[in-house]
Amino acid sequence: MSKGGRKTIKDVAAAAGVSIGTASRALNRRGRVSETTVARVTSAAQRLGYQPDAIAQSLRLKSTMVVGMLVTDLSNPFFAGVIRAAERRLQESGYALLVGNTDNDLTREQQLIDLFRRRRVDGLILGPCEAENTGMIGDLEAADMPVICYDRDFDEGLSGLHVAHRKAAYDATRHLLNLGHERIALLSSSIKLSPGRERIAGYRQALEERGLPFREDLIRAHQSSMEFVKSEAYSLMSIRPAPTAFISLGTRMLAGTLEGLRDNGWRVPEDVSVLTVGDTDLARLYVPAISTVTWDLNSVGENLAELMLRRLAPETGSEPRRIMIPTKLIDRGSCARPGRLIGD
Amino acid sequence: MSKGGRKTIKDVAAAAGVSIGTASRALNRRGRVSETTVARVTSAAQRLGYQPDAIAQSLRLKSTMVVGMLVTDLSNPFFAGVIRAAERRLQESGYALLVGNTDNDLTREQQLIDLFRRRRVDGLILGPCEAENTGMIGDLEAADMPVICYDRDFDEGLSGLHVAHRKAAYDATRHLLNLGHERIALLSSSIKLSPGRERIAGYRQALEERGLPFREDLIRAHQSSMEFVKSEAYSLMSIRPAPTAFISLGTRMLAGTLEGLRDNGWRVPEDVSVLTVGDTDLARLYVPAISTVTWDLNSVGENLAELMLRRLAPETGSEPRRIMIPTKLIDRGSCARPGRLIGD
DNA sequence: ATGAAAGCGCTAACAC
DNA sequence: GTGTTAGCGCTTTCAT
Repeated sequence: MSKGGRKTIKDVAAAAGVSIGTASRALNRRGRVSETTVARVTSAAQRLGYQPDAIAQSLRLKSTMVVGMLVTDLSNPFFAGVIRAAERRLQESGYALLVGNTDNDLTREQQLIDLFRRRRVDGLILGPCEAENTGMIGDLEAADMPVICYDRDFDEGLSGLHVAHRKAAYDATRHLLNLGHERIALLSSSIKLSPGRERIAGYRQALEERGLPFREDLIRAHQSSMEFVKSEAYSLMSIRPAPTAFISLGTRMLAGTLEGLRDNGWRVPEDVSVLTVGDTDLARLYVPAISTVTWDLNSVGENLAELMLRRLAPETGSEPRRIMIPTKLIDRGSCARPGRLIGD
Repeated sequence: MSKGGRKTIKDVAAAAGVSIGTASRALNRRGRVSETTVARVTSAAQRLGYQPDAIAQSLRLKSTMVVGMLVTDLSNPFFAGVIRAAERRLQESGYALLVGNTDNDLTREQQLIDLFRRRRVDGLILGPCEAENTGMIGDLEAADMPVICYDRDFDEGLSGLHVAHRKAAYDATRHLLNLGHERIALLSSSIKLSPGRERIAGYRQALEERGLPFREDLIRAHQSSMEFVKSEAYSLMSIRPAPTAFISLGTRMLAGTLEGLRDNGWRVPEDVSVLTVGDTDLARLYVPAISTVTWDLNSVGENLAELMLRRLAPETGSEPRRIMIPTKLIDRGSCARPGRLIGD
């Protein structure tokens, strides 16, 4: 028995009275092995509590059975839910998921990618990041690293998944327009990149279809510090004539918006309508409950895993695939016809 | 250059005109190497974009530089925050964090532990799990696997961390007692194990210090399905004389409790006081904001990482350490003196 | 100071 | 069907 109490295949082979090679074949049921030896080896392994060393296997087989995933912030419930689902699906197929936080920093993202490559992950799922470096993804694929993109731009020839953010924002805006709103404020995280850019586009499209102007001054896009959002909400509230509805894009946005409105004494939905994109506990349980355009986090995670597994098993036929996750509007009563004009 | 475009140390050695062994020593600055060769090798490595293969290193050095962590549910914001902080601290020291979800299932937990062992993680951080198997932890340590426990029972001789759940519940209960409440309902996830058991103990202690009876019928302990919590809240509301205050232990509990109260038309805090253990967006932004006893997730994560790093670096002096994370009460106005008796 | 060689634990190619 | 051997990429003796 080898040092450290850990049994190796050598111990198993010895215990079963066969050679190392035979033991390996028996355990993996590969090649030609007699049923009797399979039985002897298996039982010896069982008895010794043998567990193959995944590191040695990885070195030999050139596959770690680990998939890496990068998100901006693991503690954002939207990512946490997706990761959870992806991990589960991957685990079913024997893969582990290694997660890294980029903190929305391009340098950190690159560091993590290098780290994951050093660790020889079999594939990489890349979530959205503040800045993008499209060339980098091509480089990875060129270096034989399968990449699946998630809410992030990517070239033809690659696989990836997008939530239908454009449609989500479009539907949200239309919902408010249909109620008669004409000045709809928007709070978003970043408008330069997917998914923020998509959302603005949807918002804009809905307005333009009604012949309403797209007003920059009704839009605020920032990092999602809660205090910051609140002050942006204040600033929007001071516009005259005042906006009659607020759309918040993203969890953190909603919290700041609601707090801002509450502190100013604006009631929802009597004084102002509120709609959020992305559902949360807060939206569900606020009084009144906040209407939302949302989507299924589980589905996102499972589909990401599925895309990756497909890339990892070339025989499945690996032409690139793009998945679009649909969104749906849940009406909860935080939106009403525009009421009395505020501060006017 | 070896296959797949990946440079190995062999390529570097060749490019620098030295042997493989020398290249290794130069890159790691270990043993006797001349400064000039160090320079030659380093620049060759740089030029080729060489990255050492972590798998091969692991096999040789018997250390993967990976720490495993098990929690019941990654998408629970409490765990997500802790993981995030732990990951960051570990990464500073060159370790990666591999996370697994147990789904509160003992079997799954054991499977994951086996999986992590096969992958040769250098250490294991074990979060709370519905059922416990204290022997298992001893087995792991006996098999040379460093374990750090988190809100979970563990024997002398091991290191671990606990949030001061008992004190948290004690403080919460005292706060309500001081306001004049005598019938305080409690909604918890599980009362059999840490941390649920600790919390009940704190609640009980506070009551007994006031000479008030500990009433089983005011306590509900269950898995945290939202619908279930709501129905438990209903049941508590129908007791006569009715409870005048509710303590919810855990995030999910609060959501169900608030919904139950709202559906029944009980106003907070006029009709009933509410206090939650563990702060969340929902508690902060509900109207009225919900008072809470909370603690610092960052600190939990960092301390867990610190404990693990200490165990992993024996020279630091590795006598077992126990860390207790303090809690603090944040009063937000969801608690008031008991009002009119409801339904009585 | 450097090169040659052994070996971490495993699988696959090749003999028999 | 089974044993022997090479080798994955790296670090670390041990000679020189």
